[in-house]
Amino acid sequence: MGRNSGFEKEGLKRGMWSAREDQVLKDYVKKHGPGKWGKTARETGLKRCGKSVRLRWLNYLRPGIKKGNITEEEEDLIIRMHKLVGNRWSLIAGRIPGRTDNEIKNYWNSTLRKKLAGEKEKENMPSPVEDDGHQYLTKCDEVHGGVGGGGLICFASNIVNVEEDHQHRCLGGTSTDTTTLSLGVELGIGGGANNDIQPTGNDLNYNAMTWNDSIMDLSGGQLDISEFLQTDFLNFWEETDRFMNFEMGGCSTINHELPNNWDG
DNA sequence: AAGCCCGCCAACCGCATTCGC
DNA sequence: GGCGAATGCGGTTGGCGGGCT
Repeated sequence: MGRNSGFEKEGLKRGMWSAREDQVLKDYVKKHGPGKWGKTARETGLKRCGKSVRLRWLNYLRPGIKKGNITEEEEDLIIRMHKLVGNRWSLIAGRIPGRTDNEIKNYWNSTLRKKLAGEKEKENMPSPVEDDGHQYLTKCDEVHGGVGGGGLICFASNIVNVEEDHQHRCLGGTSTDTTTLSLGVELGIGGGANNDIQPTGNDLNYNAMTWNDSIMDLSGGQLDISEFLQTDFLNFWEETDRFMNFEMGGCSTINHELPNNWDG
């Protein structure tokens, strides 16, 4: 299985790893710890490039790796997360202990994609891309829901209306990307005054908050409000133990109708 | 039994980002 | 700040192996 073993290019070995190579790498990492893969490749004499060594460790040799037998729960989580974040395999893998981005990506491409396509065909559901009936948002500078003292804010925003730093942290966009339309969910850690989420007026204004990968980037694709509401994001967050204790709020106030002043 | 087809998945590749000097 | 190296990530490749004819 895999690439042709033993094939060499510029003195570097490629293809499948032998048991001996695995053992050499495991021994080295046990002694020196993971990381510095270029150095690892040189010092072990494996004749592999650093990238190959890193990949072998992360995807196969790392302790705690689970191989095969993806459970229904894991599959469900993969589907839900893919709905939310798209092909962000490492992000998805980060939520499923013992699974690697490579395995999830392979599983998606080989199994889930077809499975879901089959289900969709079965239901005779039109693809959102092909559905001309969707009204996409083109302008919105309102916060649609919010809760002080922690919780969720759901928003739809024209990225151009959001300050640059906010774009980077919340929307995953870039400072030059002024055309991307985004729908999103922001999660705030509540508590003291400095941690409160404080949506005000026509812009999003936050005091110090803890930002991390919990912020979902939905800017990768166009969604309209109805599609967004079908992503069952609340269930998703409720199921992630990391935020289990968060007060969920605010999203019940999300508008289902587009405001009149949106020139959609 | 032999040949073909196709799904699976380990590994490679190219690009983007981060790190260290 | 600039630059090269290292690392991270997602897309793609291609060989193995099982099922089918």
